[in-house]
Amino acid sequence: MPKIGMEPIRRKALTDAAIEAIGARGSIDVTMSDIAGRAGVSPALAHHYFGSKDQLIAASVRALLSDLRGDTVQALKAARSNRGRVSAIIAVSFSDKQFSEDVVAAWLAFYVDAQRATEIRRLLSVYARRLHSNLMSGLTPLAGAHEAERIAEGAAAMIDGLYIRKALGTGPARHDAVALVEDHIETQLLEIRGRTV
Amino acid sequence: MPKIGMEPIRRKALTDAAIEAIGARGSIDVTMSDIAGRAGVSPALAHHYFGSKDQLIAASVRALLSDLRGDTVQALKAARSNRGRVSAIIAVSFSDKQFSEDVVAAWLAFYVDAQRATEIRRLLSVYARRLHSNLMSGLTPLAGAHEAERIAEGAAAMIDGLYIRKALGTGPARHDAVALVEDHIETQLLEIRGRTV
DNA sequence: TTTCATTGATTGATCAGTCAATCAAAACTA
DNA sequence: TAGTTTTGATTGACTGATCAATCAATGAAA
Repeated sequence: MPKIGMEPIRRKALTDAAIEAIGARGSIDVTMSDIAGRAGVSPALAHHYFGSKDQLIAASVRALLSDLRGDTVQALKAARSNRGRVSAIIAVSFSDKQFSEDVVAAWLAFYVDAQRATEIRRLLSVYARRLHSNLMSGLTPLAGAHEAERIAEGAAAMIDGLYIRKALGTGPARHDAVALVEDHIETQLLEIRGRTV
Repeated sequence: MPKIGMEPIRRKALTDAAIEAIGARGSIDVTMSDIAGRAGVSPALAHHYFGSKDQLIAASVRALLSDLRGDTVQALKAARSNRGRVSAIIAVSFSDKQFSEDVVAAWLAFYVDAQRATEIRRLLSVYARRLHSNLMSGLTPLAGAHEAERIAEGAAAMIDGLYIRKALGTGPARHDAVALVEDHIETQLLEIRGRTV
């Protein structure tokens, strides 16, 4: 077994296991032992590679963000218009992968952990800024910078709120969640066009 | 000191202290010792009155809910129209008391704890249903049951999302938060009226 | 003297983190 | 090639700290 080059494999297995464990329990209150067990290694090895539980968790948040970023880049590439770009971002946020029970629960747990761990807070505010800027790039040409700001802010809040509700088990199904955000944006754009015509 | 009738006083002091402690740390990961200390009593007394940490936390959630309900009832009493009732609910959600740093952080912490503790989950879904029904009672006469449902769902999600963002430190100020939700509702109502005329 | 309020001291369990030891592949040497 | 050394991977066993929960004891009003 002790072959060379295990490090990247174990690191990935451990961050995956951490997201899985945190998602399943719905809080960062999981033991290193639980995480390591899911990854098929001993707790000592998790410490060996990550140094501390905090660092393992930070790495897991980075993995989640990186995955979301990848999906978003992919979706934006396929979009053919400004309006399409906005819809693409929404679609990714509520895709089967990103809007799954476990991933949503993990996000919520990380939000709470951000109150305590500055590195997590920093990472999550990167996500918030990126979501905002992605929405703005599609909305600004359609509504002007000022109105776009307002619409993006409302849409982003609505997306976060739908995530919370998903985690709690209340809240609409995936399909209806997309419809709510799309409808918010569409109605806002309609109103602006109506006002200027 | 050992006078009779201390129980209700201590219970309130302890639930208040729990909300304060949880709000300050931003998670239910606070010790009984910390809570009891803030309430000016020993940890043993907290156990004496509540039996367990879980029960103290559940009582604290009930206190928070009860406070919010009181404010809402009060605000609804003063409202003079359906539209006014909707605005009253929003105003309460973002009042200085309910939208304070600590209270918002406590809410978020309780949401996460709901994943683990069924009683907390039950209490929070009571809140979600009450918010929904309050919004519906104002919106249904204005937009019909079907459209009101959609608007209320979007508004509720947006409110929750703005709470998360408040907790994370990103997100708009209190005044802008109100404006976003009001604008969402107003624009939706406008669009419906425009459609039917 | 009964009853309620209160706490110090203690227990038992849980966990993050450490460390020395083991093992086997890989690299080196003659 | 065969033997030797180095190096990375891995873990069992342990430690120290933290904390919820318990309980017997104290004290003072009723």
